[in-house]
Amino acid sequence: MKPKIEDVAKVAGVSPTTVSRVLNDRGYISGKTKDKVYAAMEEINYVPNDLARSLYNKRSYLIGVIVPSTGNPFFGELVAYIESICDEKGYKVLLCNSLHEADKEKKYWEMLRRNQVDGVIVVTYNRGLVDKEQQFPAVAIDHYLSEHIHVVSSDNFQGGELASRELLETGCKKIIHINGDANLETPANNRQYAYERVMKEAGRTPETYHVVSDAAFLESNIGTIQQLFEEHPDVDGIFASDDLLAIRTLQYAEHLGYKVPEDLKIVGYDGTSLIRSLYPNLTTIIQPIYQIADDAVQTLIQEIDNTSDDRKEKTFPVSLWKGETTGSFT
Amino acid sequence: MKPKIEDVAKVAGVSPTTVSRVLNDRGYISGKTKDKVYAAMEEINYVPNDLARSLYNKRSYLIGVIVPSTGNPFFGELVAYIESICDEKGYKVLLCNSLHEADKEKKYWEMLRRNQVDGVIVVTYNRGLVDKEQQFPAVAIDHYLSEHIHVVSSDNFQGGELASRELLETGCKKIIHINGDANLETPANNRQYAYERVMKEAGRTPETYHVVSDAAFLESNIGTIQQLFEEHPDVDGIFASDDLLAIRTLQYAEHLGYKVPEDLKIVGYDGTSLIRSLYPNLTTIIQPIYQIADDAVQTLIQEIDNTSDDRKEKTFPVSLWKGETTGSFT
DNA sequence: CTGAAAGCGCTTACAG
DNA sequence: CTGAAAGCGCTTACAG
Repeated sequence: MKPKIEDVAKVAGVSPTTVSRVLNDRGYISGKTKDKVYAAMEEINYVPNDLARSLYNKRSYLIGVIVPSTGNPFFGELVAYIESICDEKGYKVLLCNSLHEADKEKKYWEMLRRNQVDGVIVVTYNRGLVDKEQQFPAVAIDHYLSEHIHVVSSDNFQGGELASRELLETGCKKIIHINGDANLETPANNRQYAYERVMKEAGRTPETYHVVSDAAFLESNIGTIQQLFEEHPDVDGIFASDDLLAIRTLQYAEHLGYKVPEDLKIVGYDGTSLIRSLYPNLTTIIQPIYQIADDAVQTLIQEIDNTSDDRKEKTFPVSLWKGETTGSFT
Repeated sequence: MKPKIEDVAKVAGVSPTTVSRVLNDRGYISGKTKDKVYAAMEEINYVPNDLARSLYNKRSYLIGVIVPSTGNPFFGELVAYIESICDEKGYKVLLCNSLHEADKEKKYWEMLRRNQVDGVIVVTYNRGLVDKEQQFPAVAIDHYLSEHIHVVSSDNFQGGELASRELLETGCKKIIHINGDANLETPANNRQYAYERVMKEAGRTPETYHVVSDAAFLESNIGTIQQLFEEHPDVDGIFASDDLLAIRTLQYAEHLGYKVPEDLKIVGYDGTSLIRSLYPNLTTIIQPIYQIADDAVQTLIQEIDNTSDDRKEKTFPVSLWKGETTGSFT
């Protein structure tokens, strides 16, 4: 049997109340008693039961984190940061990989409620999850969920602009955009709007191809990329809405015989540490993942500590990582 | 206030006992009563409190997962699989990123105990964590932890052999091995032993360089790689103990003017979906990540359901992914 | 088929 | 400075 507070009390020759007080450093306790209690805890290898504590305190220090999949490097890094920051602040993370399935998200949401999490950080592209009254504090990353849920994101519009302008400025004549699943309401939508706007302002005709990805965004339909090159062999600039897509496009283009950046320039999106380390040549838009994670956790904890009514919305600027895929090889 | 079982009981006009019975589908209850109870739960938007349940049942359906960092694609994928499989089986995952720090691991281990997890799946390269009596069911991935803890891994020795032989068979004269941190007791050690054995059997002199990595294995000291090429400009085969290392080596080699695979052949290790998708050209050893995850979860749950005394040790075979970095360009 | 009571391990007013 | 008692939300023998 796991030792409980009562066992410690017996060994230390005090009451359970006193043990609890020592544990929580609450009220006045003589140094001697404290020592006795600590010794007793040590002796029987006692560890408090957080379930029982949480039950009484109505505070679990548990935070639910819902992402599509940690298998995708963007979410893998995001979750690693979120967890580390939570740990620093005394919170624990209950991890949920939704795989973009709306019903999984729904089930996870309820699971988190049952487990009395203090709050939730969620990356979801399915609306309408948060029906009814707001259940508990939540922060959405990169997506508007409801009028009660805070959102923290990086500036997707700015990112789209930066990427599009980079291609314009490096002399591309025919710039095409590749985006993810058109049915998903992702932050990438704003990247597309920005692209369209920049194109129009420059007197160009925007054109976007949509690629269907799997849940982890790991594989993506190469068919669409093929189609792009068949329909527009004269393309000389591509803005892909994420780095994996950009790299796949790059590979396919080289396979077709295009030289990058001479014949074709490419800009990706996300700029995770991993991709920057593996493909330092790829020009991309860097999202400040750590800042997003940090702000999401901070905002959530603030909300947990004192529920306020005003929804917060924070947006962090992105930056351009200039690699050789848009470099002018002279 | 969150509704509790008592509130449901009042609305339904029955006792809390009955509500609990309906909830757990236990004992005989008339259809009518059931309906009334369900209706009441629906009406007040009731969700059971799993903390209270777990407290009573001494079963939390919580599993702790400790990995270095989900930011590393290998662990990101592993964790994604583990979590999905756990979810399927009704378990929830408490995520811990140890960042390879022994004292963080220790703290996490205690945190998991406090939270009454039913078991733990751990990837750690620090020994001596599991002192005292075994606290609860645990499965270690890729590493022997104690005589009570199951271990599941892929065949690292076989992987090292496959990689080394591949280089031998593709005609390399001078084959060097790059491994991770020499101070960490990782599964990569066995890859190195296999390399050394194969080299000796072929009458070669094995030579291994050690690279110091950061916690997430994302960055690694390029200095060591530089040194390798300075000391052995005639190297024509490199076996790197993970893919990220392999890719960095590849990049550095190309930067130095080596042509891969003509002048230099490279084999990596891990073969995550991500890397295979991003660098399909890289010859690598594929670890069966899904199988490892699946077996780890299964073994753990089995252990939770009926603690047995015999430690299980399972090893899955790896396979060679033949890319162009060892291809013979003719 | 259904209810009252005790208990899971902890904490916190309330006394002393 | 310390203890006895009630309660967090649930479940399960035990009665009926």
